[in-house]
Amino acid sequence: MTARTGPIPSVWARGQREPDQPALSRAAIVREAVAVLDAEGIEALSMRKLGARLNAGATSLYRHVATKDELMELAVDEVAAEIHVPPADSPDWRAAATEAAGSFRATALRHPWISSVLGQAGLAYLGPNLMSFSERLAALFTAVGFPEPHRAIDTLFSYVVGMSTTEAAWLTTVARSGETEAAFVSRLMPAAREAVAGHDHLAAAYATDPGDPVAIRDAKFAYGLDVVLDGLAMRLPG
Amino acid sequence: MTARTGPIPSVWARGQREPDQPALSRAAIVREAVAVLDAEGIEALSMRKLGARLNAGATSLYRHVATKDELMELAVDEVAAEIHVPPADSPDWRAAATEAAGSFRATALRHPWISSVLGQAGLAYLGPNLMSFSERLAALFTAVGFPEPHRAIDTLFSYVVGMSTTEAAWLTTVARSGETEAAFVSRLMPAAREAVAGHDHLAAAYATDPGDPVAIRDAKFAYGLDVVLDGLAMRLPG
DNA sequence: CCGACGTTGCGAACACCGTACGCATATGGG
DNA sequence: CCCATATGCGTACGGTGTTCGCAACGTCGG
Repeated sequence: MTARTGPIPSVWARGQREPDQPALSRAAIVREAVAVLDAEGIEALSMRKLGARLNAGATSLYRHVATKDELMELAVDEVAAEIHVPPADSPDWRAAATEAAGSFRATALRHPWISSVLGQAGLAYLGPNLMSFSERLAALFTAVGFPEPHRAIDTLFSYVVGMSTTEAAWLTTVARSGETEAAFVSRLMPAAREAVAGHDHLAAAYATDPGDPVAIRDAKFAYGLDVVLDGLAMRLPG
Repeated sequence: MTARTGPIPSVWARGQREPDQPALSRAAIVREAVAVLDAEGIEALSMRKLGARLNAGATSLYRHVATKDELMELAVDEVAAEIHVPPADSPDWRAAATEAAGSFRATALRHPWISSVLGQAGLAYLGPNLMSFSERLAALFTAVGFPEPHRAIDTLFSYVVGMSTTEAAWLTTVARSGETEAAFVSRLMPAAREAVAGHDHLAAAYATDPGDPVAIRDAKFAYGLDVVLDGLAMRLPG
């Protein structure tokens, strides 16, 4: 009948809820989930921990979210709102495409856990933010004059997704080590050198000093992006 | 989480001895793990089930494999052996690159679980098969005459990885439904149409009858691959 | 004002999971 | 033959996602 451990629930203490700590809602749950994912990574997100963060029991979340997978889908769509796509009437289409691609990459690197989710679910999600992202892209590439705009979009964003998820996964590994990227790289070098031994072309690439990892990644992404845009430009009529 | 000092230990550095044919060996474990992953997907692979399949207890596997993550790394390298890269002296470099890209994609679609692993770990793995895959690519693109061969490789395979992992994730979702791809698509259509409502450019793309899904995916991959190769061709001297 | 009802929170429980530990057994070298 | 080492594995610990049934609550018809 009465609880045996913990404070005895009192009628007087039970009355009101904090107004600034709002009731459990789907939006609040998704927001907090994204916060946990960003701060501690995908393997740290459990329903129990998320419930505790919201001053709620673990199973209470299931009143607002059907399953953890659904929650992840909602989290992805939440983050998709951050991706910026220039308007369709942008004067310079290459600059516009570069902006959209860069915005996608920046979002992926800000929330590296999406690479895990994308690997498991692909782009089959139908959330409103992802849809409007796709719509803006379609509008842009159609206005540019591509005869098959969705083909061009798929090509461009396959590259962007491939590069971004690889980078995000790498950054996740680095983050898990608790070190800076440069420190982690130098600690990984012995194993890498051994693995590369006997492979002449790879060894050559590993011979030169790498330099600032962030600048290298930025340059690598920009290079590939230019390659893809060059290839796409050839498909433009005129 | 915990930062450590000293070189990062690599799975590949640790020795393994190879007696005649014991029931339990690292090779046998990895082979069986790949079989389970192919047949039942990544979420169906547990150490207990894998042990049972090998007529062994779950914890016996830990005599040959340090952790499940390490086992996944070994599994990835195992299937990496299937990827074919033409020799460096191939006469037609575009055909050679197309062959390598297609072989990667085919391997990814044969083992769709790798997209999940790639999303979590990226390409930081240093297994011998992955290394020799990279080495062959480097040899090919160097022989072709690319001034920055690893840049070209990174660009091409970012596209290939992005497209392949998206496809693999999609096929995983389809497989989980137990239906054919066409049946699953048609069952998904109502939700897709609703999500697309109000987005004119997307709705237009959804209006036409899709046709055979396999042929569509093949054509999409080939289109993007040609785009990337066109962009790369512009970087070739001469 | 009050009672019925749909909604929400939640504690307990279930069936798993990865894996650390310690003990039993098998094997091979001196 | 004996001992050292390698290998198998039963048990257990601390987690996981999720189901279920019950209690408390807000709302609204009467």
